[in-house]
Amino acid sequence: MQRPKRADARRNFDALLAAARDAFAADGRDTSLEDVAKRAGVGIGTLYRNFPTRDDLIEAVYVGEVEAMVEAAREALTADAWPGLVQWLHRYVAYVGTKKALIEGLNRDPGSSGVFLQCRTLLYAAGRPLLVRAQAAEVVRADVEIEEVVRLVSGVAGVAFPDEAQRDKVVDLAIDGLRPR
Amino acid sequence: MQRPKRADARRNFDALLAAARDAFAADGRDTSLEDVAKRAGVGIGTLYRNFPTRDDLIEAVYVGEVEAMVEAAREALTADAWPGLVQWLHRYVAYVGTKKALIEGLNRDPGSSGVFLQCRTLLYAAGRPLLVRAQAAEVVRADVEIEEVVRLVSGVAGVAFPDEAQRDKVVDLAIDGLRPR
DNA sequence: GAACCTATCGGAGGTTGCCTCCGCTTAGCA
DNA sequence: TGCTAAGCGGAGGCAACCTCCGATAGGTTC
Repeated sequence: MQRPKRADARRNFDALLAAARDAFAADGRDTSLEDVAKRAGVGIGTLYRNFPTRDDLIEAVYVGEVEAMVEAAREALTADAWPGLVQWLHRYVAYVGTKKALIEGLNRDPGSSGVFLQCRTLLYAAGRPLLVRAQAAEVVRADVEIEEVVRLVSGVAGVAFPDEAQRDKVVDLAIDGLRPR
Repeated sequence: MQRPKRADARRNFDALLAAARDAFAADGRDTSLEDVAKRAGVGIGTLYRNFPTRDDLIEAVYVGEVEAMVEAAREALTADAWPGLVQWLHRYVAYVGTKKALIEGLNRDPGSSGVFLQCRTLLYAAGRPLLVRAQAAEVVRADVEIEEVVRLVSGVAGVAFPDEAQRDKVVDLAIDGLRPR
């Protein structure tokens, strides 16, 4: 994209993003896209021009939120190695667990699909220093990769729990498997 | 249902179940029901008469499969406590990981929904003896419930992995968290 | 500030899937 | 062989998906 977007184009893009954020939060991933366009006050054609697939829209909505996780990882680096990692993983599950559309997207496809690739890449890059540091401190087994750790907790994040306490307990169980023997 | 079904009714019911089994395995829970009916060689009306909702059909398809897990649990009781539990959980993940529609159904709703309740109940009942035995042998921490264990591995089962080896490794990580410290 | 050009809009419309309803078919029985 | 109701199955109304292209209007140039 060389020249800047036209004013109306940018306006519509932003309106669509905002409308989609509301809609996904309210109805989950299966929201009607026609409805999103209507909420945004644009035609359905405009929606599809900006976001050719449903996943493109979901990704656009949540990329910003993933960046919050990246920021959280930076913060967690100020804590000690083990608590820092644990804190970040818990925060990840809590945060992403409320964004059904996002977690469903992340858990889908083996990864080569490209659509959620950016989200995954950002997450891995953010979490890796936390993991490496914990491994250097020998509080996490040396033979795990960040991809595996994120998949582990992503799985748990994708499950519906009766309440938060139960979810946290299961996350703790999962994380416990990371410690060295 | 007092009197037995008519012969054509039973035939169609079975054909629908078989067709649905294939379709769900191939496309997950979003398969077209019209397509299922076509594969089964019956009208769409017949499908809806037998299975008023999509979840009714999914449940009917998989209740039999869940029973296979119950049987597997009985077998696993003949092995030693820890390997028996590990073996069953791995088998669960491998088995259920190929039934996308089932795992999506099990991971959805907090459980009160009633549709997949029977599946969950059967699974918990089957796995509990394995867990209790392992706890008695002090190879699994005493403070976990079977519901938590199944949720933990169900989560992992719901994630898409590039290959089986990676999935198994993550399952092992998860299971490792169950051991006492 | 008018006129032009093209990026962008937006909805009509073809397609597909959902689910219901009801006239037709046929299994089971005497 | 004929009766009857259990069961069939697809037509049809509706909703969402996605594409396509004539209409519109932002930005630029003089």
